[in-house]
Amino acid sequence: MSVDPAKRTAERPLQEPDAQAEAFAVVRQAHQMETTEDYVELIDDLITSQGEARLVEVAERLGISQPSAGKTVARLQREGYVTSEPYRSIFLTEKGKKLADASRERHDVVYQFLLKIGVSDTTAKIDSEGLEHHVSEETLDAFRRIINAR
Amino acid sequence: MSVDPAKRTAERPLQEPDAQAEAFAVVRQAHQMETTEDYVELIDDLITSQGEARLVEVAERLGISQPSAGKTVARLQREGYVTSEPYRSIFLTEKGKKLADASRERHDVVYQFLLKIGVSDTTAKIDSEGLEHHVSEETLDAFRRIINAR
DNA sequence: GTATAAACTAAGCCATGGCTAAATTTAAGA
DNA sequence: TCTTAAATTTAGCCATGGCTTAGTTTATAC
Repeated sequence: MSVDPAKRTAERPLQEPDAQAEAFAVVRQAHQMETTEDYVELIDDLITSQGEARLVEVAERLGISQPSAGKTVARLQREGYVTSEPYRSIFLTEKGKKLADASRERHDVVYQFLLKIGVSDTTAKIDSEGLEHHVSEETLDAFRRIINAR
Repeated sequence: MSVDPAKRTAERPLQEPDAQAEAFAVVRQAHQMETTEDYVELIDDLITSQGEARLVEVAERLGISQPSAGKTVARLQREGYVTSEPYRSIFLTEKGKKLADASRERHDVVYQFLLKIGVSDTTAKIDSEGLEHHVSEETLDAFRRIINAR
């Protein structure tokens, strides 16, 4: 599968600069949404399964400090994804709920896909967390086809 | 494929907090390496195909300003991935070359895999750029199996 | 050989998202 | 009720990686 370094130039010529720049721009943009998606997805999961989303739990599950989580939640509030009053739990806005649902859908497809192609459950959980933000609709469709196959 | 929201709780219970935190930690760590990998991979490609890697070209292909690219190249130098003297072109150290080769290998596998499952070339190029940093060895092996199948 | 353009560096701005330490508020228990 | 513990916020630190504007160096072309 590996590409012979000596043949690399011929087999994998440089892309057009703009096309390449565009690909990196897409990644950077996805990047900006990653944190937002992870938070709303997690907050939604917490509300569903525990009745409410407390900052302390969000922080614990993200594996970061409470102040760090709080800072990002403040940004999410500024941007209209969540609401919360001081010292109270966190709620999703319509916008936040929509994003959470879409993210979870994507996350689930990636997770199921990984399982389908023989990846272990543990790895599927870890990898899907990272991959979900970088999968286009077209690729997602390809994943769905494979999940549904046979 | 989509999961009925009403059944979500039962079908997709919360993970253990530590396991979930660990997955996010993996993503954050991958994140830290992303920029580094993109740069060394690009620098290696430029050296191979054009004889040298100039900052102006790196910046253009990443779609960012020259000073921004310069700042990151300075970090890469600090961390031992590249060398370069003022106003001169950029070279990879052993460490940088190794990382570039590994990154390209991974990148290629993801790209070939996407093509194999029916994703268009354009999308495969874009998505592989984002996905390559979040694919574990185990998943990569699954991808390789599929590329080699039939 | 010198003028000019291109490449690069320097300085300083910004937002994000980590952190710790300390203050505040809320909730719980005695 | 009152004390205390837990949750949250505030303040301030740091690195990364974007940006612009302005200065410096190098290379080109005349």
